[in-house]
Amino acid sequence: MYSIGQLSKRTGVKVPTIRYYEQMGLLEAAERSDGNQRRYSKAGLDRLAFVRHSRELGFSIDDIRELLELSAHPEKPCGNANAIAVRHLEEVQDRIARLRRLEMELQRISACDGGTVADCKVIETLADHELCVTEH
Amino acid sequence: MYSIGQLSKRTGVKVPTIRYYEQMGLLEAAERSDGNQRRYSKAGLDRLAFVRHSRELGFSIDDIRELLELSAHPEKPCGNANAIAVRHLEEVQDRIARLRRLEMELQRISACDGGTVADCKVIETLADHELCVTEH
DNA sequence: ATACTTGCTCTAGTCACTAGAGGTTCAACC
DNA sequence: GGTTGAACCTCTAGTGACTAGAGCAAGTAT
Repeated sequence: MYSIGQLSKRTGVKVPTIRYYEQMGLLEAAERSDGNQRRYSKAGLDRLAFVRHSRELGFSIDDIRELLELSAHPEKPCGNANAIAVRHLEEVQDRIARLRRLEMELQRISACDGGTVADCKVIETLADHELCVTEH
Repeated sequence: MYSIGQLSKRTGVKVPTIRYYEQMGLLEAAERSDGNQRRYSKAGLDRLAFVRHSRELGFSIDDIRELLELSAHPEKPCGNANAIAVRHLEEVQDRIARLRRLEMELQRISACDGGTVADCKVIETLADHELCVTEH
């Protein structure tokens, strides 16, 4: 049996975040001690690790709820889990593409020679979208 | 003179967002018509364009406040503007790097063969961080 | 018994908006 | 000049995924 603090140390998830996950329905309501403190079993630890890992991979709370539901039914077809992952992958690829265009633009405009604001490329470019080389 | 709706159409910034920017101090409080509606000059339009463009490039509201302050003083050295841009560029590059690792992982785990959850790579990988090939 | 840490609930704050309620003003047409 | 209907106003609350703080209770070590 772990206290919430021990669970936090073992998973690297902060204590208030664990309580938040419980509130969001990602973790089952934990058993309680006589003094009303949360007590977790190994199963609780595993579940939190699953949630944490999913969050690290950028899945939303709603996605994780669904993935947890699926993982509780190993006999079902896994099409949904895959669909969630693929959809998320596409979002990630999209974000990367946009960030790379942004990176180019920032790289270009921050090559400033240290003069005054009057001839600063950063300010100038922000004021006039036409100066951009990529569309965004 | 533009109404808030005309400003919105010209800049592509939604009406409530314009009011929000004013509240955040990015836009000066606009002049008002007899009936208390906002009226904008060309200067207001330019300023909103600057804000919009900065947001598109991912600068925070606080960053933009500072950039606007700088752009109002063209005689000052532009070191700060450049520092803001460079810092932001680094953040962007960092986000790209993390997303790319994430992309690799998602690509790997979503190559699932359509069986049951029991042998689904997505679920399996989420449950066990050890199965990951990149650190995150 | 006494500290001291850890835990509890509840509320509110973060960021950059977005949505909605409930009411007012503007512009155009007849 | 009157009437419609779109656009405007303010204010409050919601989003996602937490984070911070208040004020108190429980657990633990000495």
